[in-house]
Amino acid sequence: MDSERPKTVTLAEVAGKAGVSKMTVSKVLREVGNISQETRQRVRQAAHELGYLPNSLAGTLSSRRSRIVAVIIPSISDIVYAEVLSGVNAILRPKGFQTFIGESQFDPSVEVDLIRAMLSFQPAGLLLNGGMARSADAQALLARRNCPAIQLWDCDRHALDFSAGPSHEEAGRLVANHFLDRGLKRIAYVGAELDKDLSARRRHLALKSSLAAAGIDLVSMTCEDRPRQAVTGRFLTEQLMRMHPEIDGIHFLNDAMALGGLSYLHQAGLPVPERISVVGFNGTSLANAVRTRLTTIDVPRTEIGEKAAQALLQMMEAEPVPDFWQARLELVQGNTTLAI
Amino acid sequence: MDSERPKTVTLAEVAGKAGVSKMTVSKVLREVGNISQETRQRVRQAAHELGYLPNSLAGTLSSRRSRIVAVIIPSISDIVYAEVLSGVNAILRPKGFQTFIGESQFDPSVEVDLIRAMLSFQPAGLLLNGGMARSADAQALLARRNCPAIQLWDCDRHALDFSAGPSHEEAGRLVANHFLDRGLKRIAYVGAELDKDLSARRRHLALKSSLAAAGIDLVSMTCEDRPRQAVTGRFLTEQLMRMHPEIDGIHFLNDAMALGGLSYLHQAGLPVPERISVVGFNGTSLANAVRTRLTTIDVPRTEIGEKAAQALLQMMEAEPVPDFWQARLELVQGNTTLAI
DNA sequence: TTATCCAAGGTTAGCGATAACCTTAAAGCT
DNA sequence: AGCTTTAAGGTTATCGCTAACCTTGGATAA
Repeated sequence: MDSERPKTVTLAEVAGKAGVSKMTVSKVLREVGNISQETRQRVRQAAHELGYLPNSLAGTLSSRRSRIVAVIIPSISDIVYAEVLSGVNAILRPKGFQTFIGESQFDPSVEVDLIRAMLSFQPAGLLLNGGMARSADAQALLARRNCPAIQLWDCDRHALDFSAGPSHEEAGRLVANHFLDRGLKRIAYVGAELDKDLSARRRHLALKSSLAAAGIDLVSMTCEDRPRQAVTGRFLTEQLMRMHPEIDGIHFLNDAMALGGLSYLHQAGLPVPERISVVGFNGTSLANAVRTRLTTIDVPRTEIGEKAAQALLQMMEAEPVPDFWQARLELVQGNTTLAI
Repeated sequence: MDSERPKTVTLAEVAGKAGVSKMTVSKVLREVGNISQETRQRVRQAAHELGYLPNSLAGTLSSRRSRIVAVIIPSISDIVYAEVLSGVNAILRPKGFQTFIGESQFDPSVEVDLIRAMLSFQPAGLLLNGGMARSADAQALLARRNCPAIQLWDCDRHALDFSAGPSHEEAGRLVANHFLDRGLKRIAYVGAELDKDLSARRRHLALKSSLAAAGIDLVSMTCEDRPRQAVTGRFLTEQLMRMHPEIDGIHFLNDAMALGGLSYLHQAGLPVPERISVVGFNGTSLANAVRTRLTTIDVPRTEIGEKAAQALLQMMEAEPVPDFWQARLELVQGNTTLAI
């Protein structure tokens, strides 16, 4: 590699060129203090000519104020979390904050490492996904943080300074009511990797107990070692319908699994929703679907990120914020045109 | 907001508690230098009891060596770039590097801002997406960097220290050969937002010129103001087939658009591949498809990220690396079962 | 006239760590 | 015994920047 890297230009060099002190340059570039127009001009000119680039590490170290916001999500390539992240970025970037992203892969031990690494960069705020078990080490680290921390994606429990997300318990109840309103009585749940995902588990439990209150026993078909994707949804639905052919309503962990399930039901000649009712979760299928429209619970993913980011900005200004923001959920009725 | 944040614990405090100097603590925690077993033990104990958390900013500033790698991709919520990023993370995280992610949204001016912001954190390396026009400001900034820089996703041009990605020109030729092998002569290209995406443009041009060499004039149906999604693919395919009903082969910008196109062709009663041949790009549809299998060019997205990260590690060790790594592309034949 | 104020900019002392070098006492060598 | 070596740890001087305070000369007020 070209070992001939350019020397880094510091404030002192700009100061030398402009004939002023380092401090003056610092003030001009940050637009604080009283500096005359001519001097500002001269300093800016010098900085530009030298190609000066500030060193944010030094700045943060010195001022003890950073513009880094650390975000830890379970997976970057899961569109759901990626969209929450987009919402966060959309609010923070225009305010000059940089987001620092970590991917925990739903692994609590990776999450601890990430929290430690993130905190060591002195972030101005920390955004964590709510849907995971937090290890004792993680709790201890969080207790020692000196920045606000926000929980994303789950507002059923408030362990941190603020939570933004749906109530997964409400989601479970919404689905239960949907089935009950349609007079269904043989209801099943299909999901995967529930051991990793507390939020999904909460939906499952809420569905189960809401149905139990109506005297209905939920059938659950789940597995822990397959991905939460369409193929798994298809596979589990096939198993489910073999073992329980009487089922007339299925709630899936997410939309991808629901589409897989739909595919099997279609092939098996079980019309949706006439013979069997299907409900997904997330609303991801809505934007991409061309003709198939799945019944699903639409979650405002981008808005969750935005609300979390806004709350963070307020907390950094020491403005009061409520404990949480609860995303409103919407059960969107689908159609059943089954082609792409 | 609990305003009662814990005071941060520094090396000096750990040193005080352990009865040694700051330097000794620093050496123990970094596992360098000659420190006796008993002292190490005492220092570790003190650090643990105080809940010491190193300040990476100070460490980096002082040592002039950072463990931050900056990555700028066009979009976080586009699965293609997200998977490249996952590959990068998979290699770098175990080596103790943190990735710093920026989303340029295909906007060159956002990209410049991001490069500036990233460089101000003194990263150990910079990964940039290759498929965008680089502004003059960005070039100037890059010229002043003092870390290795790698281009992702495109290895047709090598502006930086290393490139990892497919040759988009080869991709275009592959598609052309596929059509020619099948004896097709009325060929079209469907895409969107080509003004933003140099890589897609390269594929388009390569397809066009390969066909021209065979005496075939490519019909292009593109627009700049709609998203590169299924709906747009469907819409443009409908337009295309109205204006050019003779078309018998279509290459789409990506798989999502191709699925949209497939949906229209199916509805219009044009069987694929008998009446008309369709080819997508990326291979994203392969993993998620349950029954529809689109013919597409599969790109090893995760591997691209891994290769880029490995090259970066090598460059940081001052080991020699080649100029680029070219991802092998595979044209995967689909089937046409059209349901989900 | 003299005290006061303010615009414009400079000085000093860190922020929390590490590189590079220095010290010391005990052990080893001839 | 006298010299070298080494293990174990300490000192000093930054890294690049900013907070907090200080200086100065002219304008303004009393």
